[in-house]
Amino acid sequence: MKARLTASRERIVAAAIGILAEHGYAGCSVAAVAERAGLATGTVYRHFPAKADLFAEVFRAASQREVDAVARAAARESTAAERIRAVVETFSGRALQSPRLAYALLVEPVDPAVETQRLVFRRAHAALLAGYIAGGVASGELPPQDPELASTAVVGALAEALVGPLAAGVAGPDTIGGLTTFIHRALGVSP
Amino acid sequence: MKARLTASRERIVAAAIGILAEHGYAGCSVAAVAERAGLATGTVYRHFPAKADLFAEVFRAASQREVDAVARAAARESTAAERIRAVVETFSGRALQSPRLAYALLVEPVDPAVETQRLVFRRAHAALLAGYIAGGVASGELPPQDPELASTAVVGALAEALVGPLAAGVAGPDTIGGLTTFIHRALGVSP
DNA sequence: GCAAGAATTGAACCATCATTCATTTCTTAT
DNA sequence: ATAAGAAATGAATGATGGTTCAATTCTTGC
Repeated sequence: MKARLTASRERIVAAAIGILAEHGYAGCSVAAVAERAGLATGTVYRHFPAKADLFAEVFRAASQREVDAVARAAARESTAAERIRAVVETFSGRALQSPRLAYALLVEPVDPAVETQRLVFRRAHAALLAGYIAGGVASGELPPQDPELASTAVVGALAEALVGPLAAGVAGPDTIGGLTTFIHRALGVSP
Repeated sequence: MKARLTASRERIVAAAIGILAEHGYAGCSVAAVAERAGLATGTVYRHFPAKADLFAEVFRAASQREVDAVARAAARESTAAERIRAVVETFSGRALQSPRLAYALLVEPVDPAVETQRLVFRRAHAALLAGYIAGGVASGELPPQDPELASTAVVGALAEALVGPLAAGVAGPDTIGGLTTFIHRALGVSP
């Protein structure tokens, strides 16, 4: 049955995301993914030509979910400053909620083929932000600046501040507030 | 001879840094390192108990060199704003000079044991910056803020803006100037 | 019911490297 | 000069984990 096939494929992707969120990429052997999906190892290869292709899709799917959540939150706001705040808070809140997944999506070592997808993830967030920044610059709400560079730097700052601590220290109580101030200032939001 | 031994050890580390700067961590098989050092594979294990130990030292050495360069540049300045500018410019200039090495030190996938050293590298930079920021806050040159959080975010912003482009776009002509402005504003340096 | 064909299984295969170690080569003290 | 010991060699070993495939189980149309 056609539906059965699609269901299997989706179970595989879901299983991979689950393991990613619990044990990180390191725990994602094909055997582990298959077992969690309730399938045999070989079956994975009926749906994906190689592990890299599976994880390209896994990263794509998980990333899309994150970017969508951020975009949805930002869409509710009307000024550039508010949209940027929404981006920072949503991104940070979700990262702190699922730190293992955030770590996997943002910085955990993966093989080079998958690395490409990660780039896409970071760039998708940056592109979203770049749009808001460009809008703010155009309306005069923000000072002139290169929205590409600024948005890239913001994504880097968020990733480092939120995920770096996973291995080293810990996120403090006002991490999100501090980051919001930092980024508002960096982009020239007037106080 | 004692000197001969030390020389070998240093040649191994130097060879590893060389390959790191040319082909990244992926090219750093023990065999490749040994060949470049003009030694047999097995000899590496007379100097280091395991590959992870070798690369812990490699990362430590390469990182120290970077942090020292940044610290030296900052030490020449006297205000917090100038020191921060020196940090950003030195860090960025060096990263753009040796992009492959910067990528390896900052973000390239490495095995978990080595990952720890990378953390140390990023934290060493952050700690340096945190000191300057704290000084600026104490003297009233900068507004009150958490120097730890701010310095971590700055390192993340720099890394992302400088090394992300390695795989995606390219650093533009005024990347360093733009980053300096971004970070000065973020930390509240008065214009 | 029952073939024909698709889907699934999971044990075997293979490639990649880190690691080891029996052998050889070099140092040095007598 | 030479023997004892240290250092270096590099082919063999072993572990990991992605990938394959012959055998088996399930679906479906007649």
